[in-house]
Amino acid sequence: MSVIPIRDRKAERRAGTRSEILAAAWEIAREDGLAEVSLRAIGARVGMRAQSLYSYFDSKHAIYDAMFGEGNEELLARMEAADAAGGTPEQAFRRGTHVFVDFAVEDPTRSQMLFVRTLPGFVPSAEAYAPAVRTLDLTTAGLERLGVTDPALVDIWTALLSGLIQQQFANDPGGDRWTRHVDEVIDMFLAHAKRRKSR
Amino acid sequence: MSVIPIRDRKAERRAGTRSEILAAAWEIAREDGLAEVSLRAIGARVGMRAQSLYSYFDSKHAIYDAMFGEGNEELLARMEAADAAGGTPEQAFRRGTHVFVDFAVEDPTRSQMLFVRTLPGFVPSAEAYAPAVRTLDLTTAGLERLGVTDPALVDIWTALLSGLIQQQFANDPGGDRWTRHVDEVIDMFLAHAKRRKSR
DNA sequence: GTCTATATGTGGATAGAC
DNA sequence: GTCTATCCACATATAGAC
Repeated sequence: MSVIPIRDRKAERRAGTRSEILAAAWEIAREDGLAEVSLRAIGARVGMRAQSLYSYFDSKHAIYDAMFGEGNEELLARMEAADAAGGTPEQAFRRGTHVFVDFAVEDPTRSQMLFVRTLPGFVPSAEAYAPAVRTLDLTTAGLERLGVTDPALVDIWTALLSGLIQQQFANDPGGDRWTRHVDEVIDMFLAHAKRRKSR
Repeated sequence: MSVIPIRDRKAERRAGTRSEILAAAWEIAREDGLAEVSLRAIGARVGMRAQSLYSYFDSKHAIYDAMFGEGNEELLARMEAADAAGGTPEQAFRRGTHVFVDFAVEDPTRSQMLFVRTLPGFVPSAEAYAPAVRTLDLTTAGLERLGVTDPALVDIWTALLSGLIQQQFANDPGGDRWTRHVDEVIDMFLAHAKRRKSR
């Protein structure tokens, strides 16, 4: 007859090692690029043989998937916090936009994983993707509160934002040549939406 | 004493084979993805062993570089043709924009190579990059004729365009959910530039 | 849970015969 | 110029001992 322990030390240890493995994977990705993340490299960093990682993850893609999910959850958490901070709809929208851009710019590797998705053969699972859907919902809800409901305008808005971020990464990594125009781009977009409505 | 031939048949043959190799590489890239382009795969397609390709290109990167150069030259040729077609500055600008967007959308693989640049370790040579610089010059010249000279606006414009194209590829490949808004985005941008100038 | 050993596959590149 | 043979490095993944 087994005694049920207050804490499941074994499970805790396991979860801890899983976190370590993911942290190592992020380190490698940031230092050497996403393509350089290999089981060997991860193993070397956590002090294990590559093969032993299979005790924690079913495959390399499972590691990618966990990274993808982690990143999206972090973004969602920040977007929800920004959303809950109050103010006028426009203030909230501007704040949310800045939170998003800051998140994207602060970790190019993470952005590449979440937004560009260049990993050959990797398709995120539905669970890992779920927070991304919620984040987009927050954005469309924010636009709706500003009276922007036309799907065409929502698409244009996502294009504006992703364009700024993409150009920033591609042509001025680490700088702010494009992202410093966020507020001007918001102005431009809102003026357009307003003008369009009054027609 | 050697006779100088009218035509250099040997050089012509060599150039022909080089073209064949590049064509095969493009085919593989379009069918299976840019990452699947390997010397073995190219060799199989042109009826050679992979090793024999070294008689035509110094390395795999040299093949990438030639592809990159080809793509940029094709784009530049189209942009120059659009530029030479006359009309008002605004007509020319709109036409050039459509030519660019069409070019980007018609071959996602080529766009990935030219604009996203996800190939690990590949850095284009200065020669291969030169036409890209000229293309950008054409764009800024077109904006200048419209009275748009502020570098900030030029950057915003490039972000708008790349954002539309990126979203198109990422979320509606093969469709036109984003690119159909090109003219509206041009309107929005030009209105913003005008309003900004009148301040 | 971690190891050694191994299977199996990919890739780029070089040497030398013909 | 093309071939065979070979090297080398790297990858994911499995089997089985401890």
